[in-house]
Amino acid sequence: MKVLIVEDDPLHRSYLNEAVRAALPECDSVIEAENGIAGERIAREYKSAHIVMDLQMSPRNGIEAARTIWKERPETRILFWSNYSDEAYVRGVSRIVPDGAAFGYVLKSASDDRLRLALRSIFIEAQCVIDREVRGMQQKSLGQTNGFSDSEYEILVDIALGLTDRAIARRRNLSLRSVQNRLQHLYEKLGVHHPSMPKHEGPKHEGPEHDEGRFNLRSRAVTVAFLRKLLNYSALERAEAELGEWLRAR
Amino acid sequence: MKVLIVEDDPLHRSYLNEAVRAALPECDSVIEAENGIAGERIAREYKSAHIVMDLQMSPRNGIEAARTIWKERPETRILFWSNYSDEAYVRGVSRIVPDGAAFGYVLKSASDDRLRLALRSIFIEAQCVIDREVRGMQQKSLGQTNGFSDSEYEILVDIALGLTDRAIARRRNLSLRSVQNRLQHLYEKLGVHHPSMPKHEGPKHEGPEHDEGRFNLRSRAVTVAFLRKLLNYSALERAEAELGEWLRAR
DNA sequence: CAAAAATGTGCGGGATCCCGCAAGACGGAG
DNA sequence: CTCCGTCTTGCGGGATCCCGCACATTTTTG
Repeated sequence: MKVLIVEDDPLHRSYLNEAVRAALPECDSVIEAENGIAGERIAREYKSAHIVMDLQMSPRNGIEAARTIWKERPETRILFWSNYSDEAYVRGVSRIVPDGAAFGYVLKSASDDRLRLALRSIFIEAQCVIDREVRGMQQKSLGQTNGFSDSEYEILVDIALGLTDRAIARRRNLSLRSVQNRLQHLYEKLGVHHPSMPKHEGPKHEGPEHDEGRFNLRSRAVTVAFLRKLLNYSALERAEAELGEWLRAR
Repeated sequence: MKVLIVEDDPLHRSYLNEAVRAALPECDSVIEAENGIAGERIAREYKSAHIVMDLQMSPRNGIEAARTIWKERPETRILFWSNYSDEAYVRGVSRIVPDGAAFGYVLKSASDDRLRLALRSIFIEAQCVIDREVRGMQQKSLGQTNGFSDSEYEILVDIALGLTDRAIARRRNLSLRSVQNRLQHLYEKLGVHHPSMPKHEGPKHEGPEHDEGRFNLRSRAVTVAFLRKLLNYSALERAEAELGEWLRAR
C-alpha cells in the first residue's frame, strides 16, 4: 500500500507522515507533495496510491487537484485534512466526489486518535469518515430547510463575480426577471435589509424612498455571505476560473 | 526575559517554542496562548513579555490582539509570524504599530535561520525586521505610485461592506459626487472594465448601451480586490465591526 | 386529486449607479 | 502671481438595479 501526502506546510507534512506510518503499518511507502500541481503529477505516477490532502494550497488547491485526480481514477480514496469547516469548502468537496468513492474530511484540530481512526477506516475499510463539525455543515448545505439551495448558491457566486443581471440570465439560461427573483430570495435569506433597524418589521417595504442607513443589497449580500463563510477565497478562485472558461467559450 | 507565543496551531506553537528557546538562551520563560483573547489576558499578566504572534486566529485575530496590547503598553515588542503577505494584512499591521515601537513581520515559510535572526534582532536589539516579500507589499501599500492610496482603500472597504453611495458620503463627510468620483478612480485602478475585451480601448465609452459581457462594477471591484489580496476575511471582519460602531454612534 | 408552495416570466416604475461636462478650491512649480 | 495638477462639488442623463403586481407552470404536500 502506498500513501501520498499533499500538504504545503512542512510541519504538517512531517506530522502527517508520522501519523500515517504509525496508523498504517501495512503501508510500505509514503510520498509527499507540497502543492496541488505536484500532487496531481505524483498521483499519476503512483496510480495505486491513497491520498491525504490539504485543502488550501497554492498553486492549485486541494479541491481542484482532487477533481482532476478523481477524473482520471475515480476509485482513488482521498482524505481531506483541513483547518476549516467553511460551507464553501464542504460544498466544494461534496460537489466533486464521484459516486461510490470513499473519502474523508477531518479537521486539523482533531486528535491524533481521530486522525488514526479516519486513516484506517478510509484506506483499509473503504469507509467514508466525516468529522462531526463538518457533517453539521453538510446537513445545512444540502438540506434546503435552513441552508441554501443550489440555485441560490449559484446566483450568489454569480453576483460575487460581479456579473450583471443580464449576464447571469444568459449564463444560466433564465429570463431577466427570474434572475432578479432569485436575487430577492437570496437577499431575504441573508437578511440583508436594514443593518439593525427592525423599525417596521414585516417585509412590507412600503417604499424604498430615501431610507436612512440603506445598503447596496448586491454588494452587501456578497460580504455577508463571506462573513458567514458561505464563500471564501478558494471558492471565488474556482468560480472565477469557470467564468473565464465560459467567457472564452462564447 | 519572558516571551509569549500566541498561535492557534499546536504544531506551529511547539515549533515556535523550540525556536525561541534555541535563539534566546537568555530567555527564562516561554508562555503560550492559543488565540487572541487568551493572548491579551496573558500579556496583561506578564507585563514585561515580548510577543510572537500569529495573525489569523479565532476568536480575536492577531491584529486586534496587538492593537489592544499596544494600547495598554506601547513599548511591547511584537513579532508577527504569518502565512501570508496579503496587502490587507500588511496594511492592517502598519496602521496600528505605535511610533517608535519595535516589531517584526516574518513569513512562516522563512528558514529557521531567518526566524532566529529576527527573534534576536527584535527582542534584543529592539530593531524592526520585516521580510523582503512583505517589505515589497509595504512599499506598494504606502507609496501611491503603484499601489492604492488611503482614500482609495477606504472607499474600497466601504463598497465591500455594501454601503450605498449616499451612506459612504455621510460616513466620510463627502458629497455624493465625490464618492462616485473616487469610485471611478478605484474602478480604473482595479481594471474592472470589460473582462478581456479591449474592443475600443481609450476611455471614450461613447455609450454603455447593451454592451455584451459587461460587469457590475461595484461588486466586481470587491471580488477583484479580494482575488488580488487587497482585502481578506480579517480585514472585512474589522471593517464590519467599525461600521457597527459607527452605526450605533449615529 | 386538489390545495399549497415554489419557480419562471412579463410589465412597469422609483431608486441607484456610472459617468461625461464643467466650474470652484487648494497647493506646489516656475 | 500665474499656471497646472489634484480633489471636490453640482448637474444631468442613460443604464441598471430592486421590487410590487399578475399569471402560467412545476413540484410538493395533505
